[in-house]
Amino acid sequence: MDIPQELRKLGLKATLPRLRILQLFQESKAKHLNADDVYRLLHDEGIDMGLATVYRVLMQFADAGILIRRHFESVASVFELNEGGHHDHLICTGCGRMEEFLDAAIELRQEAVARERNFVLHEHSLSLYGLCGDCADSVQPGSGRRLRRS
Amino acid sequence: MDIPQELRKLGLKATLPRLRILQLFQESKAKHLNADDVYRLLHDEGIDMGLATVYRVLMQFADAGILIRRHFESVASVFELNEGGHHDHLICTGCGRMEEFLDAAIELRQEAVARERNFVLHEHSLSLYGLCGDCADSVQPGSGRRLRRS
DNA sequence: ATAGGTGCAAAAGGTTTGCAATCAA
DNA sequence: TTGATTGCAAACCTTTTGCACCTAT
Repeated sequence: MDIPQELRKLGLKATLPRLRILQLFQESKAKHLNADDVYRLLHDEGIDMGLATVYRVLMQFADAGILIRRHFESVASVFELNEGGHHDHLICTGCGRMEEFLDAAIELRQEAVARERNFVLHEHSLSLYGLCGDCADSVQPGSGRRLRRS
Repeated sequence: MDIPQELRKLGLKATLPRLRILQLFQESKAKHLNADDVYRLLHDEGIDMGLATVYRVLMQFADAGILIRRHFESVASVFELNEGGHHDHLICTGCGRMEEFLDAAIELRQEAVARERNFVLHEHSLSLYGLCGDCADSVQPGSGRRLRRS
């Protein structure tokens, strides 16, 4: 089905800001964008939309399940397209690279932990931080010294 | 050893704000406090210290390893005493109650996931969100309805 | 036509910083 | 004494909100 119609089904009018933001997430190389990224990228395309609108649309999309809002260590929250499958993140603190993963054993143990403590689990957030192969290699070899965090 | 001396060993002068904040974390019932909590609790004790100082001290303590800074879903970051053992959190979205847990299997799998992707792991953050027994019980029984998040 | 959406500017949290005054060592 | 630390106020950054104008349906 076409996008405008899908938006309407969610009770959202198919306005230009909404269509452009959705398109950005669908086409952008970076899967994770914060409000300012979106604002800036659209401006670079010559689309002049207010930051407040970006925030409003991102929230509406997150509420509607089109986007997922994530809270990593950074101050600003980032959004990514909700493509259905749940996943967690592995983040390189050197270059910012982000990989997704899903580990069945971890998912099962999370359920078990919650059950043992009599909790009904609704969601979870798991982020692993470290250095990717490339960044680990750029550490001064031989010395114990470590590159400062970038 | 006494606290003032330990602070000095870390290169921090044993000032009143520092001593009071440390004492607060050691004696407070709530293990997780944000900057504003600390500021408010100390003011309630009649200690009149600036919010900026609270922030500075919390950061210094976190850098020194005395405190751990956590980023949960809420906007403000919270701090807890670093008592050595790593642990993750199980948080009730109904009443805010927080339980700590450590699951060996999860820890191992995290290492494995990182290894498979050629990452050197430095840290991770795992938070489980759900309803604790008490809050789950307060859901309208019989109906499928769920209590709104408080 | 009109309910919903937008831009702008202002406000609202949370956090950081510059600076002169103060304090621990 | 002297460099570290503090309080205050102002600045910053991210996010939210009020309001008059605009637009998709």
